[in-house]
Order: sequence, then structure tokens, then C-alpha cells
Amino acid sequence: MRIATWNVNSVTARLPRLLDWLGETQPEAVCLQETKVAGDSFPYDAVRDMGYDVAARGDGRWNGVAILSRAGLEEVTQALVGEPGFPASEARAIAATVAGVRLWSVYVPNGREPGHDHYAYKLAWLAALRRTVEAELAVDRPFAALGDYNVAPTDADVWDPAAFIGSTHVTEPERAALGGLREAGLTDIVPRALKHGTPFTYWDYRAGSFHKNLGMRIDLVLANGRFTAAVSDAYVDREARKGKGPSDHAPVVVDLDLPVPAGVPASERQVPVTPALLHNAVDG
DNA sequence: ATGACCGGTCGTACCGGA
Repeated sequence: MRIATWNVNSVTARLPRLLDWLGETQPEAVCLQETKVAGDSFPYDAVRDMGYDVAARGDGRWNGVAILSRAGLEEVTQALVGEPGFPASEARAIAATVAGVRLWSVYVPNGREPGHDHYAYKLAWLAALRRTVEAELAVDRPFAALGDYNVAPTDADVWDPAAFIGSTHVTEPERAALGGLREAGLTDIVPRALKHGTPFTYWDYRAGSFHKNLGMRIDLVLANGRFTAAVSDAYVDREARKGKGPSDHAPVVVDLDLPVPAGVPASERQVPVTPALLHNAVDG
């Protein structure tokens, strides 16, 4: 079973590349972030034609998360436990169960700068994620919260720690919040780097950062013991960051020794599985 | 290629991104 996470930086702008990537990579499930579309504007039909059901939550211009699956999509949940807002709740988390594996797709707030209201929001949001994880882990099954955490777990996860002094993504409170998720029972599944020995997942569009490998590892797969024990491989698909019109994030792909149920692909079904759940995006 | 951003928007500059 193959599961991936990818901040696509607009599913509309990235749709041709997303569809090509699904065809090449053949994941069972994909957690998307920064879809930047309202729930009812998600390109459901194009994704279904590739065999994937969709659970999406969108705000419109910003944020937006989704889970695509070709192995079933059940128990869709649209908000964290005690989810904070800025000031209102934003489309930054959605969950679904895929072939018995519980998945959250998360897009942690950026924080903007230490001391900013958005930074306090980021920490509050991560605290709510911890509460959610603690509630989820009461059920004994493979679990992972995958997505854009906007936190580099260690200094080795940024291209130059000195360049980040005073910036978000590397501060002690942000890293302590990741530590809280570890205390709750999650493990950081560090992917293989396909080049440079640095499993970065994000490179700024500016200044040729990708070609100079000035990146960060901020897209994470945090998993419980059942999930972690099943991992046979994990890698950063830096090929997806190349060429014309990429996202500024690369996908993280995880292979699991878990059975994939036989089923009819979404593209060959008359109606989606659990249709009531698939289009109930929360707007605003 | 030794230089280098992109997406969205009642927008045609500015915000947000990290």
C-alpha cells in the first residue's frame, strides 16, 4: 500500500501535473495541502477519472486540504478537536480512513514571524492537533498525520541553520509542539533523499533555491507504531519539483506492507463511495 | 543558462507563502 502527502500550491494550477503524477506513482491514497479551492470547486471529475475518490475541505483562495483514495474512503472528519481559528476556523485539516488506515491531511499555519498573532495561532493549532491525535490513538489501528507542518524538526532539516535564526519553522516552541506529538505516540518517518543526502521537501521558488538545494524538510509523516512497523520504504519525490510549473513542495511517498482491498476504481463506478461524505466541504 | 518565484484576486498591485 502506497500513501503520499503533497502540498500542491493550488490544485487548479497543478492539476495536469497532479494527474500525471498519480498515473506514474500509483498511490492508494494522497493527502493534499494548499489546494486553494472551495470544496465545491475541487476538480473531482478529473481525479475520479484517474480512479480516486475525494474528500475535500476548502476555504477558497487560501489553505484547502483533501484526501484522495482509490482504496476506499470512510469516516471523513473535517475539524480538529477544539480547532482554533484566525479568527475563524480555516480549512487546514481533514481525515479519512483508507483500507483500515486512519489518515489526517494537515496544513499547519505558517506563523509568519515569532511574536505575531499568527505564530500564537500556529502553536494553538498544533496543540489542537495533539488533542486530536490523542483521541485518535484510542483506536488500535495504523494511523498517520501527514502534511505540511511548517516546522523543520531539527537543524539538519534546513539548508543553513544560521539563515533561520529569528525565523519561524525552527524555534524552540514550534519544535516542542512536534515533541508533543511524539509524546502522544507518533514517530517522524524520515524519507530517503534521492539526491544530496538531504530529504528536503520544500525549496523556495526564488533565487534558484531548488537547483542549489537550499531547501527544508517541513512536510512530515508522523505515524503511530502500527503504521511505522509496516513501512517498507519512504522517499521524497524530488522529480516532481523539477521542470515547468512545479509546486514549491515535493511529495513524500511511503510504502507500507499492508493489504490493499480489491475494489472497483472510482472511475469505473457509477457513483462515488459514500457520496454524502465526499462533497460536504466546510466553507468559510 | 552562473541567474533565477508563484498563485490568487471584483486584482491589473498586493498579499501570503516559508
